[in-house]
Amino acid sequence: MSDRFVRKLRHGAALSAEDEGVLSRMAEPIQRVGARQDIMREGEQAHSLTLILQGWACRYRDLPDGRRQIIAFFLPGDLCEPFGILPEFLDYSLGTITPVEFVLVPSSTILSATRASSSIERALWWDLLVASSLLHERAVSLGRRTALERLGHLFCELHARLDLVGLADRSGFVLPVTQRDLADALGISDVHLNRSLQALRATGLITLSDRYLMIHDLIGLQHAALFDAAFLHLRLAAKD
Amino acid sequence: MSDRFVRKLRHGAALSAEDEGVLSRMAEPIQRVGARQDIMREGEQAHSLTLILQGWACRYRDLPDGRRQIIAFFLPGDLCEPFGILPEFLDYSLGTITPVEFVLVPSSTILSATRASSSIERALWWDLLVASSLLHERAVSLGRRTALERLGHLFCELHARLDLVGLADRSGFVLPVTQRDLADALGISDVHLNRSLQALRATGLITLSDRYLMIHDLIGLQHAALFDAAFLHLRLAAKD
DNA sequence: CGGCTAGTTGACCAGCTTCAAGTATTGTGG
DNA sequence: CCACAATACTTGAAGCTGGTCAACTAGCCG
Repeated sequence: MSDRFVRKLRHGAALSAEDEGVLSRMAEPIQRVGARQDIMREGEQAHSLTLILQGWACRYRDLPDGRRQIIAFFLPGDLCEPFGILPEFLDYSLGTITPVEFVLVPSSTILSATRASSSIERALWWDLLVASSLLHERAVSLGRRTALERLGHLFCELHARLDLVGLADRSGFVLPVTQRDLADALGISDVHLNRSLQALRATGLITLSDRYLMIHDLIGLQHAALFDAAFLHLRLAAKD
Repeated sequence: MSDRFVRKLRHGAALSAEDEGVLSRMAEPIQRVGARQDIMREGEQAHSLTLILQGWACRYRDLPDGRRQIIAFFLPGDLCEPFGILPEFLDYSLGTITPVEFVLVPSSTILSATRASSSIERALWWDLLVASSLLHERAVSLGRRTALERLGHLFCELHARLDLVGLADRSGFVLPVTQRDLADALGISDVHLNRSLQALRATGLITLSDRYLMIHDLIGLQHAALFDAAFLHLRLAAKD
Protein backbone atom coordinates (compact mmCIF):
# COMPACT_ATOMS: atom_id res chain seq x y z
CA MET A 1 0.00 0.00 0.00
CA SER A 2 2.25 2.77 -1.21
CA ASP A 3 -0.34 5.47 -1.77
CA ARG A 4 -0.92 7.14 1.57
CA PHE A 5 -3.24 9.72 0.06
CA VAL A 6 -5.75 7.16 -1.17
CA ARG A 7 -5.42 5.28 2.04
CA LYS A 8 -6.30 8.35 4.05
CA LEU A 9 -9.20 9.38 1.86
CA ARG A 10 -10.85 5.98 2.34
CA HIS A 11 -11.64 7.19 5.83
CA GLY A 12 -13.68 10.01 4.34
CA ALA A 13 -15.77 8.16 1.77
CA ALA A 14 -16.16 4.75 0.21
CA LEU A 15 -13.99 4.83 -2.91
CA SER A 16 -14.42 2.56 -5.92
CA ALA A 17 -11.44 0.95 -7.60
CA GLU A 18 -11.88 3.48 -10.36
CA ASP A 19 -11.86 6.39 -7.89
CA GLU A 20 -8.66 5.09 -6.40
CA GLY A 21 -7.11 4.81 -9.82
CA VAL A 22 -7.93 8.44 -10.57
CA LEU A 23 -6.43 9.55 -7.27
CA SER A 24 -3.30 7.46 -7.70
CA ARG A 25 -2.69 8.84 -11.15
CA MET A 26 -2.53 12.33 -9.63
CA ALA A 27 0.63 11.31 -7.83
CA GLU A 28 3.09 12.00 -10.60
CA PRO A 29 5.54 13.20 -11.57
CA ILE A 30 7.18 12.75 -8.19
CA GLN A 31 9.49 15.51 -7.06
CA ARG A 32 12.13 15.18 -4.38
CA VAL A 33 13.61 17.77 -2.08
CA GLY A 34 16.04 17.52 0.83
CA ALA A 35 15.43 18.15 4.49
CA ARG A 36 15.13 21.74 5.75
CA GLN A 37 14.23 23.20 2.35
CA ASP A 38 11.32 25.40 1.38
CA ILE A 39 8.86 24.01 -1.15
CA MET A 40 7.05 27.32 -1.30
CA ARG A 41 7.77 30.63 0.35
CA GLU A 42 5.48 33.28 1.78
CA GLY A 43 4.45 35.85 -0.81
CA GLU A 44 4.96 33.58 -3.80
CA GLN A 45 2.17 32.63 -6.09
CA ALA A 46 1.12 28.98 -5.95
CA HIS A 47 0.27 27.33 -9.23
CA SER A 48 -0.51 23.90 -7.92
CA LEU A 49 -1.49 22.10 -4.76
CA THR A 50 1.22 20.25 -2.93
CA LEU A 51 0.58 16.64 -2.04
CA ILE A 52 3.08 15.02 0.31
CA LEU A 53 3.88 11.41 -0.58
CA GLN A 54 6.81 10.68 1.69
CA GLY A 55 8.44 12.50 4.60
CA TRP A 56 7.37 15.36 6.85
CA ALA A 57 6.79 19.02 6.00
CA CYS A 58 5.23 21.98 7.75
CA ARG A 59 3.44 25.23 7.14
CA TYR A 60 5.09 28.02 9.07
CA ARG A 61 5.32 31.77 9.48
CA ASP A 62 8.37 33.82 10.35
CA LEU A 63 7.99 37.09 12.21
CA PRO A 64 10.37 39.94 11.40
CA ASP A 65 12.36 39.53 14.61
CA GLY A 66 13.07 35.83 14.21
CA ARG A 67 10.15 34.33 16.04
CA ARG A 68 8.70 31.39 14.12
CA GLN A 69 5.37 29.62 14.41
CA ILE A 70 4.73 26.23 12.86
CA ILE A 71 1.06 26.28 11.94
CA ALA A 72 0.68 22.71 10.81
CA PHE A 73 2.67 19.55 10.27
CA PHE A 74 2.11 17.75 6.98
CA LEU A 75 2.51 13.99 6.86
CA PRO A 76 2.56 11.51 3.98
CA GLY A 77 -0.81 11.65 2.23
CA ASP A 78 -1.50 15.26 3.21
CA LEU A 79 -2.67 17.92 0.81
CA CYS A 80 -1.16 21.21 1.91
CA GLU A 81 -3.80 23.60 0.57
CA PRO A 82 -7.60 23.54 0.34
CA PHE A 83 -8.43 21.67 -2.84
CA GLY A 84 -10.87 24.12 -4.37
CA ILE A 85 -8.83 27.29 -4.66
CA LEU A 86 -5.28 28.54 -4.72
CA PRO A 87 -4.40 31.83 -3.07
CA GLU A 88 -3.02 34.54 -5.34
CA PHE A 89 -0.17 34.97 -2.87
CA LEU A 90 0.78 32.60 -0.10
CA ASP A 91 0.56 33.99 3.39
CA TYR A 92 2.82 31.30 4.85
CA SER A 93 5.79 29.19 3.83
CA LEU A 94 5.84 25.47 3.23
CA GLY A 95 9.07 23.84 4.36
CA THR A 96 10.37 20.32 4.72
CA ILE A 97 11.54 18.70 7.92
CA THR A 98 12.88 15.46 6.47
CA PRO A 99 13.67 14.79 2.81
CA VAL A 100 10.30 14.84 1.08
CA GLU A 101 8.72 13.30 -1.98
CA PHE A 102 5.82 15.34 -3.21
CA VAL A 103 3.78 16.04 -6.27
CA LEU A 104 2.36 19.32 -7.56
CA VAL A 105 -1.25 18.78 -8.51
CA PRO A 106 -2.90 21.45 -10.68
CA SER A 107 -6.24 22.67 -9.38
CA SER A 108 -7.87 21.63 -12.61
CA THR A 109 -6.82 18.01 -12.09
CA ILE A 110 -8.39 17.93 -8.66
CA LEU A 111 -11.51 19.70 -9.77
CA SER A 112 -12.13 17.37 -12.67
CA ALA A 113 -11.69 14.44 -10.29
CA THR A 114 -14.36 15.86 -7.99
CA ARG A 115 -16.69 16.30 -10.95
CA ALA A 116 -16.08 12.78 -12.17
CA SER A 117 -16.85 11.15 -8.85
CA SER A 118 -18.97 12.33 -5.98
CA SER A 119 -17.15 9.90 -3.69
CA ILE A 120 -13.89 11.63 -4.44
CA GLU A 121 -15.56 14.95 -3.82
CA ARG A 122 -16.90 13.83 -0.46
CA ALA A 123 -13.56 12.35 0.53
CA LEU A 124 -11.74 15.59 -0.27
CA TRP A 125 -14.25 17.63 1.66
CA TRP A 126 -13.83 15.30 4.59
CA ASP A 127 -10.09 15.83 4.37
CA LEU A 128 -10.57 19.58 4.36
CA LEU A 129 -12.90 19.34 7.35
CA VAL A 130 -10.28 17.40 9.30
CA ALA A 131 -7.58 19.91 8.36
CA SER A 132 -9.72 22.73 9.62
CA SER A 133 -10.58 20.90 12.85
CA LEU A 134 -6.88 20.40 13.35
CA LEU A 135 -6.45 24.17 13.21
CA HIS A 136 -9.22 24.61 15.76
CA GLU A 137 -7.47 22.17 18.07
CA ARG A 138 -4.21 23.99 17.63
CA ALA A 139 -5.85 27.27 18.63
CA VAL A 140 -7.23 25.62 21.77
CA SER A 141 -3.84 24.18 22.61
CA LEU A 142 -1.92 27.39 22.03
CA GLY A 143 -4.50 29.48 23.84
CA ARG A 144 -5.53 27.43 26.80
CA ARG A 145 -3.42 24.36 27.38
CA THR A 146 -0.25 24.18 29.48
CA ALA A 147 3.05 23.27 27.83
CA LEU A 148 2.77 19.69 29.06
CA GLU A 149 -0.78 19.30 27.77
CA ARG A 150 0.15 20.80 24.41
CA LEU A 151 2.98 18.37 24.01
CA GLY A 152 0.90 15.35 24.96
CA HIS A 153 -1.92 16.52 22.74
CA LEU A 154 0.36 16.95 19.75
CA PHE A 155 1.76 13.46 20.24
CA CYS A 156 -1.76 12.03 20.36
CA GLU A 157 -2.77 13.98 17.27
CA LEU A 158 0.26 12.85 15.28
CA HIS A 159 -0.29 9.29 16.39
CA ALA A 160 -3.90 9.35 15.25
CA ARG A 161 -3.06 10.96 11.90
CA LEU A 162 -0.15 8.63 11.18
CA ASP A 163 -2.35 5.70 12.09
CA LEU A 164 -4.77 6.77 9.36
CA VAL A 165 -2.07 6.21 6.76
CA GLY A 166 -0.48 3.15 8.31
CA LEU A 167 2.60 4.84 9.72
CA ALA A 168 1.93 4.27 13.40
CA ASP A 169 1.15 1.31 15.54
CA ARG A 170 -0.06 0.93 19.07
CA SER A 171 3.41 1.26 20.52
CA GLY A 172 4.46 4.47 18.79
CA PHE A 173 5.80 6.07 15.63
CA VAL A 174 8.81 7.64 13.97
CA LEU A 175 8.98 11.30 15.00
CA PRO A 176 11.62 13.00 12.84
CA VAL A 177 11.25 16.54 14.16
CA THR A 178 13.74 18.40 16.34
CA GLN A 179 12.89 19.81 19.73
CA ARG A 180 13.07 23.25 18.21
CA ASP A 181 10.38 22.27 15.69
CA LEU A 182 8.17 21.02 18.49
CA ALA A 183 8.74 24.24 20.41
CA ASP A 184 7.84 26.34 17.37
CA ALA A 185 4.70 24.31 16.82
CA LEU A 186 3.62 24.55 20.45
CA GLY A 187 4.43 28.21 20.95
CA ILE A 188 7.00 27.73 23.70
CA SER A 189 10.78 28.16 23.87
CA ASP A 190 13.06 25.28 23.01
CA VAL A 191 14.49 25.26 26.51
CA HIS A 192 11.08 24.92 28.05
CA LEU A 193 10.11 22.30 25.53
CA ASN A 194 13.09 20.26 26.58
CA ARG A 195 12.01 20.43 30.20
CA SER A 196 8.39 19.63 29.39
CA LEU A 197 9.54 16.63 27.41
CA GLN A 198 11.51 15.42 30.39
CA ALA A 199 8.48 15.91 32.59
CA LEU A 200 6.38 13.87 30.18
CA ARG A 201 9.01 11.15 30.05
CA ALA A 202 9.05 11.16 33.85
CA THR A 203 5.38 10.26 33.93
CA GLY A 204 6.31 7.00 32.25
CA LEU A 205 3.73 7.51 29.51
CA ILE A 206 6.25 7.87 26.70
CA THR A 207 9.86 7.40 25.71
CA LEU A 208 11.48 9.43 22.95
CA SER A 209 14.84 8.49 21.59
CA ASP A 210 16.50 8.01 18.23
CA ARG A 211 13.61 9.80 16.56
CA TYR A 212 11.14 7.21 17.72
CA LEU A 213 8.31 8.08 20.06
CA MET A 214 7.33 5.10 22.13
CA ILE A 215 3.90 5.37 23.72
CA HIS A 216 3.62 3.11 26.73
CA ASP A 217 0.07 3.99 27.66
CA LEU A 218 -1.96 5.55 24.88
CA ILE A 219 -5.14 5.92 26.93
CA GLY A 220 -3.19 7.44 29.79
CA LEU A 221 -1.50 9.89 27.46
CA GLN A 222 -4.78 10.90 25.84
CA HIS A 223 -6.25 11.46 29.25
CA ALA A 224 -3.34 13.52 30.50
CA ALA A 225 -3.50 15.65 27.35
CA LEU A 226 -7.27 16.10 27.33
CA PHE A 227 -7.23 14.47 23.90
CA ASP A 228 -10.42 13.50 22.12
CA ALA A 229 -10.16 12.04 18.63
CA ALA A 230 -13.59 13.37 17.64
CA PHE A 231 -12.06 16.03 15.42
CA LEU A 232 -10.87 13.37 13.01
CA HIS A 233 -14.51 12.90 12.05
CA LEU A 234 -14.15 9.20 11.47
CA ARG A 235 -17.59 8.12 10.44
CA LEU A 236 -16.92 5.10 8.30
CA ALA A 237 -15.26 1.97 9.41
CA ALA A 238 -12.47 1.95 6.85
CA LYS A 239 -10.42 -1.10 6.09
CA ASP A 240 -6.75 -1.18 5.24
CA MET B 1 -27.23 47.39 1.37
CA SER B 2 -28.73 45.01 3.86
CA ASP B 3 -27.15 41.80 2.67
CA ARG B 4 -23.71 41.64 4.23
CA PHE B 5 -23.10 38.17 2.88
CA VAL B 6 -23.42 39.22 -0.77
CA ARG B 7 -21.44 42.32 -0.06
CA LYS B 8 -18.58 40.30 1.34
CA LEU B 9 -18.59 37.73 -1.43
CA ARG B 10 -18.19 40.44 -4.04
CA HIS B 11 -14.63 40.72 -2.80
CA GLY B 12 -14.05 37.12 -3.83
CA ALA B 13 -15.53 37.09 -7.32
CA ALA B 14 -17.47 39.28 -9.71
CA LEU B 15 -21.10 38.40 -9.14
CA SER B 16 -23.89 38.94 -11.65
CA ALA B 17 -27.23 40.37 -10.57
CA GLU B 18 -28.61 36.87 -10.92
CA ASP B 19 -25.88 35.43 -8.69
CA GLU B 20 -26.67 38.00 -6.06
CA GLY B 21 -30.34 37.16 -6.26
CA VAL B 22 -29.60 33.49 -5.66
CA LEU B 23 -27.42 34.33 -2.67
CA SER B 24 -29.96 36.74 -1.21
CA ARG B 25 -32.72 34.19 -1.44
CA MET B 26 -30.71 31.87 0.79
CA ALA B 27 -31.13 34.35 3.60
CA GLU B 28 -34.52 33.16 4.79
CA PRO B 29 -36.27 32.33 6.95
CA ILE B 30 -34.51 34.60 9.40
CA GLN B 31 -34.11 33.28 12.92
CA ARG B 32 -33.40 35.38 15.96
CA VAL B 33 -31.66 34.51 19.18
CA GLY B 34 -30.64 36.60 22.19
CA ALA B 35 -27.18 37.47 23.41
CA ARG B 36 -25.12 34.82 25.22
CA GLN B 37 -27.03 31.86 23.76
CA ASP B 38 -25.74 28.79 21.96
CA ILE B 39 -26.84 28.29 18.38
CA MET B 40 -25.17 24.90 18.28
CA ARG B 41 -23.41 22.93 20.92
CA GLU B 42 -20.38 20.67 20.76
CA GLY B 43 -21.29 17.06 20.03
CA GLU B 44 -24.55 17.88 18.30
CA GLN B 45 -25.20 17.00 14.71
CA ALA B 46 -25.44 19.94 12.35
CA HIS B 47 -28.09 19.77 9.65
CA SER B 48 -27.46 23.12 8.07
CA LEU B 49 -24.83 25.77 7.73
CA THR B 50 -25.23 28.86 9.86
CA LEU B 51 -25.06 32.22 8.13
CA ILE B 52 -24.88 35.26 10.40
CA LEU B 53 -26.92 38.21 9.13
CA GLN B 54 -26.80 40.55 12.08
CA GLY B 55 -24.84 40.65 15.32
CA TRP B 56 -21.73 38.88 16.58
CA ALA B 57 -21.20 35.19 17.35
CA CYS B 58 -18.23 32.97 18.04
CA ARG B 59 -16.97 29.45 17.75
CA TYR B 60 -15.57 28.25 21.06
CA ARG B 61 -14.42 25.25 23.02
CA ASP B 62 -14.80 24.61 26.73
CA LEU B 63 -12.27 22.48 28.55
CA PRO B 64 -13.48 20.24 31.39
CA ASP B 65 -12.03 22.50 34.10
CA GLY B 66 -13.64 25.71 32.93
CA ARG B 67 -10.98 27.08 30.62
CA ARG B 68 -12.51 28.43 27.43
CA GLN B 69 -10.98 29.25 24.06
CA ILE B 70 -12.74 31.35 21.48
CA ILE B 71 -11.54 29.98 18.16
CA ALA B 72 -13.16 32.52 15.87
CA PHE B 73 -15.45 35.52 15.90
CA PHE B 74 -18.27 35.53 13.38
CA LEU B 75 -19.53 38.83 12.04
CA PRO B 76 -22.51 39.76 9.86
CA GLY B 77 -22.11 38.04 6.52
CA ASP B 78 -20.06 35.14 7.90
CA LEU B 79 -20.73 31.52 7.15
CA CYS B 80 -19.81 29.52 10.22
CA GLU B 81 -18.90 26.20 8.58
CA PRO B 82 -17.12 25.19 5.38
CA PHE B 83 -19.74 25.23 2.66
CA GLY B 84 -19.07 21.83 1.13
CA ILE B 85 -19.59 19.48 4.03
CA LEU B 86 -21.19 19.26 7.44
CA PRO B 87 -19.49 17.34 10.21
CA GLU B 88 -21.37 14.37 11.60
CA PHE B 89 -20.75 15.77 15.08
CA LEU B 90 -19.60 19.26 15.92
CA ASP B 91 -16.28 19.51 17.72
CA TYR B 92 -16.98 23.03 18.97
CA SER B 93 -19.90 25.18 20.07
CA LEU B 94 -21.34 28.16 18.27
CA GLY B 95 -22.53 30.87 20.64
CA THR B 96 -23.80 34.41 20.33
CA ILE B 97 -22.22 37.48 21.83
CA THR B 98 -24.92 39.99 20.95
CA PRO B 99 -28.48 39.22 19.86
CA VAL B 100 -28.09 37.57 16.47
CA GLU B 101 -30.13 37.19 13.33
CA PHE B 102 -29.09 34.16 11.38
CA VAL B 103 -30.34 31.72 8.83
CA LEU B 104 -29.82 27.96 8.58
CA VAL B 105 -28.83 27.09 5.04
CA PRO B 106 -29.09 23.42 4.01
CA SER B 107 -25.95 22.08 2.33
CA SER B 108 -28.00 21.18 -0.70
CA THR B 109 -29.01 24.81 -1.22
CA ILE B 110 -25.42 25.97 -1.18
CA LEU B 111 -24.24 23.16 -3.40
CA SER B 112 -26.87 23.80 -6.03
CA ALA B 113 -25.90 27.47 -6.02
CA THR B 114 -22.27 26.55 -6.67
CA ARG B 115 -23.34 24.29 -9.51
CA ALA B 116 -25.54 26.97 -11.01
CA SER B 117 -22.85 29.64 -11.06
CA SER B 118 -19.10 29.32 -11.15
CA SER B 119 -18.80 32.88 -9.82
CA ILE B 120 -20.70 31.88 -6.71
CA GLU B 121 -18.50 28.85 -6.41
CA ARG B 122 -15.35 30.93 -6.67
CA ALA B 123 -16.64 33.48 -4.20
CA LEU B 124 -17.45 30.80 -1.65
CA TRP B 125 -14.04 29.21 -2.06
CA TRP B 126 -12.45 32.61 -1.57
CA ASP B 127 -14.48 33.01 1.62
CA LEU B 128 -13.29 29.63 2.84
CA LEU B 129 -9.70 30.54 2.01
CA VAL B 130 -9.97 33.71 4.07
CA ALA B 131 -11.52 31.82 6.98
CA SER B 132 -8.67 29.37 6.95
CA SER B 133 -6.05 32.14 6.73
CA LEU B 134 -7.72 33.72 9.74
CA LEU B 135 -7.11 30.49 11.64
CA HIS B 136 -3.46 30.52 10.59
CA GLU B 137 -3.12 34.05 11.87
CA ARG B 138 -4.74 33.11 15.13
CA ALA B 139 -2.24 30.29 15.59
CA VAL B 140 0.63 32.71 14.99
CA SER B 141 -0.84 35.18 17.48
CA LEU B 142 -1.52 32.62 20.17
CA GLY B 143 1.82 30.94 19.71
CA ARG B 144 4.27 33.74 19.15
CA ARG B 145 2.86 37.19 19.79
CA THR B 146 2.84 39.03 23.11
CA ALA B 147 -0.46 39.93 24.76
CA LEU B 148 -0.21 43.49 23.47
CA GLU B 149 0.52 42.38 19.90
CA ARG B 150 -2.32 39.88 19.99
CA LEU B 151 -4.75 42.52 21.08
CA GLY B 152 -3.64 45.02 18.47
CA HIS B 153 -3.65 42.36 15.80
CA LEU B 154 -7.18 41.26 16.65
CA PHE B 155 -8.39 44.86 16.49
CA CYS B 156 -6.79 45.27 13.06
CA GLU B 157 -8.29 42.00 11.86
CA LEU B 158 -11.78 42.88 13.04
CA HIS B 159 -11.48 46.31 11.50
CA ALA B 160 -10.49 44.85 8.14
CA ARG B 161 -13.25 42.24 8.19
CA LEU B 162 -15.94 44.68 9.27
CA ASP B 163 -14.78 47.05 6.58
CA LEU B 164 -15.46 44.34 3.99
CA VAL B 165 -19.14 44.40 4.92
CA GLY B 166 -19.46 48.12 5.50
CA LEU B 167 -19.52 48.02 9.29
CA ALA B 168 -16.33 49.94 9.94
CA ASP B 169 -14.92 53.22 8.88
CA ARG B 170 -11.49 54.74 9.13
CA SER B 171 -12.09 55.97 12.66
CA GLY B 172 -13.24 52.71 14.22
CA PHE B 173 -16.11 50.30 14.73
CA VAL B 174 -18.65 48.98 17.21
CA LEU B 175 -16.99 46.29 19.34
CA PRO B 176 -19.71 44.57 21.36
CA VAL B 177 -17.56 41.97 23.13
CA THR B 178 -16.63 41.93 26.80
CA GLN B 179 -13.08 41.96 28.06
CA ARG B 180 -13.57 38.35 29.08
CA ASP B 181 -14.43 37.44 25.49
CA LEU B 182 -11.30 39.16 24.26
CA ALA B 183 -9.24 37.35 26.87
CA ASP B 184 -10.72 33.99 25.84
CA ALA B 185 -10.00 34.72 22.19
CA LEU B 186 -6.42 35.79 22.85
CA GLY B 187 -5.54 33.05 25.29
CA ILE B 188 -4.80 35.29 28.26
CA SER B 189 -6.55 35.95 31.57
CA ASP B 190 -9.18 38.65 31.86
CA VAL B 191 -7.09 40.55 34.39
CA HIS B 192 -4.12 40.61 32.09
CA LEU B 193 -6.30 41.56 29.17
CA ASN B 194 -7.51 44.55 31.13
CA ARG B 195 -3.96 45.69 31.76
CA SER B 196 -2.91 45.10 28.13
CA LEU B 197 -5.88 47.14 27.02
CA GLN B 198 -4.80 49.97 29.25
CA ALA B 199 -1.29 49.72 27.88
CA LEU B 200 -2.66 49.92 24.34
CA ARG B 201 -4.82 52.91 25.26
CA ALA B 202 -1.76 54.52 26.79
CA THR B 203 0.03 54.41 23.44
CA GLY B 204 -2.64 56.75 22.13
CA LEU B 205 -3.38 54.49 19.18
CA ILE B 206 -6.90 53.59 20.28
CA THR B 207 -9.73 54.49 22.62
CA LEU B 208 -12.32 51.95 23.71
CA SER B 209 -15.44 53.03 25.50
CA ASP B 210 -19.15 52.42 25.29
CA ARG B 211 -18.56 49.41 23.07
CA TYR B 212 -16.95 51.55 20.41
CA LEU B 213 -13.33 51.08 19.41
CA MET B 214 -11.87 54.31 18.14
CA ILE B 215 -8.71 53.90 16.10
CA HIS B 216 -6.68 57.08 16.10
CA ASP B 217 -3.83 55.82 13.95
CA LEU B 218 -4.62 52.76 11.88
CA ILE B 219 -1.20 52.53 10.27
CA GLY B 220 0.48 52.94 13.64
CA LEU B 221 -1.70 50.24 15.15
CA GLN B 222 -1.04 47.84 12.28
CA HIS B 223 2.65 48.46 12.67
CA ALA B 224 2.64 47.91 16.42
CA ALA B 225 0.69 44.69 15.95
CA LEU B 226 2.78 43.34 13.06
CA PHE B 227 -0.43 43.30 11.05
CA ASP B 228 -0.45 42.58 7.33
CA ALA B 229 -3.79 42.40 5.53
CA ALA B 230 -2.45 39.96 2.93
CA PHE B 231 -4.40 37.08 4.44
CA LEU B 232 -7.65 38.65 3.31
CA HIS B 233 -6.63 37.71 -0.21
CA LEU B 234 -8.22 40.76 -1.75
CA ARG B 235 -7.47 40.38 -5.42
CA LEU B 236 -10.32 42.23 -6.99
CA ALA B 237 -11.09 45.85 -6.52
CA ALA B 238 -14.62 45.46 -5.29
CA LYS B 239 -17.11 48.26 -5.30
CA ASP B 240 -19.71 48.93 -2.65
C1' DC C 1 -33.30 49.33 46.06
C1' DG C 2 -30.72 45.11 45.47
C1' DG C 3 -28.29 41.97 42.84
C1' DC C 4 -25.94 40.89 38.89
C1' DT C 5 -22.31 41.58 35.38
C1' DA C 6 -18.36 44.21 33.73
C1' DG C 7 -14.42 46.53 34.58
C1' DT C 8 -10.40 47.94 37.58
C1' DT C 9 -6.64 47.61 40.86
C1' DG C 10 -3.21 45.51 44.08
C1' DA C 11 -0.31 41.84 45.76
C1' DC C 12 1.78 37.71 45.19
C1' DC C 13 3.25 33.84 42.63
C1' DA C 14 4.11 30.38 38.77
C1' DG C 15 5.18 29.19 34.20
C1' DC C 16 7.90 30.21 30.91
C1' DT C 17 11.81 32.99 28.61
C1' DT C 18 16.38 34.34 28.18
C1' DC C 19 21.12 33.94 28.58
C1' DA C 20 24.88 31.18 29.01
C1' DA C 21 27.63 27.22 29.14
C1' DG C 22 28.44 22.51 28.46
C1' DT C 23 27.66 17.73 26.37
C1' DA C 24 26.08 14.62 22.64
C1' DT C 25 25.40 13.61 18.11
C1' DT C 26 25.66 14.19 13.29
C1' DG C 27 27.64 15.50 9.09
C1' DT C 28 31.72 16.70 6.17
C1' DG C 29 36.03 17.29 3.94
C1' DG C 30 40.80 15.89 4.05
C1' DC D 1 38.30 6.94 8.79
C1' DC D 2 39.59 10.64 11.50
C1' DA D 3 39.22 15.61 12.78
C1' DC D 4 36.53 19.32 13.04
C1' DA D 5 32.43 21.96 12.62
C1' DA D 6 27.81 22.37 13.03
C1' DT D 7 23.59 21.06 14.92
C1' DA D 8 20.87 19.09 18.59
C1' DC D 9 20.14 18.49 23.23
C1' DT D 10 20.72 19.44 28.29
C1' DT D 11 21.28 22.05 32.49
C1' DG D 12 21.52 26.12 35.65
C1' DA D 13 20.31 30.68 37.11
C1' DA D 14 17.93 34.96 36.88
C1' DG D 15 14.13 37.59 35.55
C1' DC D 16 9.81 38.81 33.14
C1' DT D 17 5.20 38.00 31.44
C1' DG D 18 1.18 36.76 32.59
C1' DG D 19 -1.90 34.01 36.16
C1' DT D 20 -4.51 33.80 40.46
C1' DC D 21 -6.85 35.57 44.29
C1' DA D 22 -9.28 39.09 46.27
C1' DA D 23 -11.45 43.32 46.92
C1' DC D 24 -13.66 47.26 45.24
C1' DT D 25 -16.26 50.34 41.84
C1' DA D 26 -19.53 51.33 38.25
C1' DG D 27 -23.35 50.51 35.50
C1' DC D 28 -27.59 48.05 34.44
C1' DC D 29 -31.96 45.73 35.00
C1' DG D 30 -35.78 43.88 37.39
